[in-house]
Amino acid sequence: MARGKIQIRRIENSTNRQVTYSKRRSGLFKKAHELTVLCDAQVSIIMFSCTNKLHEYISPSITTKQFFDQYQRTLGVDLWSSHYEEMQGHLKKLKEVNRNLRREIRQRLGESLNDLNYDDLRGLEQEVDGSVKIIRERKLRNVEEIHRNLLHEFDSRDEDPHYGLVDNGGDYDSVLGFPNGGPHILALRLQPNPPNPHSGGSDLTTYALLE
Amino acid sequence: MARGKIQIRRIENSTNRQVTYSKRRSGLFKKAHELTVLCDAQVSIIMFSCTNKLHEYISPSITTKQFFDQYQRTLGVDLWSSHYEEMQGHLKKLKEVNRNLRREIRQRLGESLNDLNYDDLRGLEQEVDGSVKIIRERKLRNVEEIHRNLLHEFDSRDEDPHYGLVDNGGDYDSVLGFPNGGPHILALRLQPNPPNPHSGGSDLTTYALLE
DNA sequence: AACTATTTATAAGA
DNA sequence: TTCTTATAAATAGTT
Repeated sequence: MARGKIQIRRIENSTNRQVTYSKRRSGLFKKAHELTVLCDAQVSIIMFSCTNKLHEYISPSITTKQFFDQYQRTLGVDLWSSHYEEMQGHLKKLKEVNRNLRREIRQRLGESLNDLNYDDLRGLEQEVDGSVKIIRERKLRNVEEIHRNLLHEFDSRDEDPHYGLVDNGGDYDSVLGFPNGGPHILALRLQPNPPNPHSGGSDLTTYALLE
Repeated sequence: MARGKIQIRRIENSTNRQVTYSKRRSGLFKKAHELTVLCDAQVSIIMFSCTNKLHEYISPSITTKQFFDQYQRTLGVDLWSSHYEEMQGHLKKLKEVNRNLRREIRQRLGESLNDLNYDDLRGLEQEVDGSVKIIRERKLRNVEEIHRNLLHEFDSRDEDPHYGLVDNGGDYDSVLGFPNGGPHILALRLQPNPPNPHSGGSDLTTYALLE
């Protein structure tokens, strides 16, 4: 548009293209700003160069987010609904799974058995019966181990008169005691994984929140 | 810029403003298109007039959604993060909770007991022991009920020679049989709630997918 | 919407 | 990159 007319087609020389991009970009943004002021309009320009560099103009007194929101509101569409819906579906599935898992636990606790027929009850009984045997056996192995450790400790502390069995009696009790809120939160209490650092609450609060 | 210079300030006469908006808008879009072609760039212009009319230019071969996605990717931000972060956190919590629930179930089955100390094992044993008693008692009541029902059925079908005990022998067996995949999916099999219609898979696939 | 006198944008060169 | 400048293009005010 000066020193000779040009055809509107891709500039093959990459340096020229870059220069023209830069010049015309600033011209475009200047025009956009004049339009904003003269006509009291709101303009958003986003552009990517052929090398994927991003440049943006947006009228003052509005953010890009507000702009997009208004765009979607005006168009009556939600460009991100598919993304959003996917997440909601995922969430719904997880809640369902969560509900089922809790139901299973309740049934293993002997609650909510009304929905089970004879087969289910018989299978459940067999399973829980098997479980109790495994757990009992493990408990016994565990208590044997504790005793072994205590004997070992006793042997080694024989050499140090400051540590006697009497001093550690309290600790021993607390090891064998049944400290807190009971078996219902067993797995949760025992869960070694730390909770999501982004989330404030414990799993127990999450239980309540997500029901 | 012609027939006299103008100041870049809001045009007070609304007709003039409207005319200028229209003229300059087409000028802007023309420039944007030239830039697109000359420099092989991608340009998106969205504008709202002072009467909130929407006008848009976008380079061919790209959609507005793609444009926004690329914009966000390039900027490394998610303008909708506030929207999504909440859901993401929610999803993460639910997964965590589900993991814990499944762990609890495994422990009630006598698996994954290594993380439990003596107290935990003792509590778990007591609980599962209690559960098995409840379930056994319920099973017995259930079988009594089945017998009562059968007797009742037998009595009523006495009047209809087409239905005899022998005809229903198979059914009776299947009622008492232990049909399918076993107790591990007990609660899931029994869950009366239909799965999310948006999701193709069953809870079992969901289990796998979400683990 | 068309016209046109001017202003503005800018292509090519430095 | 930035400046220069001849020229093309855009457009304000008018019709």
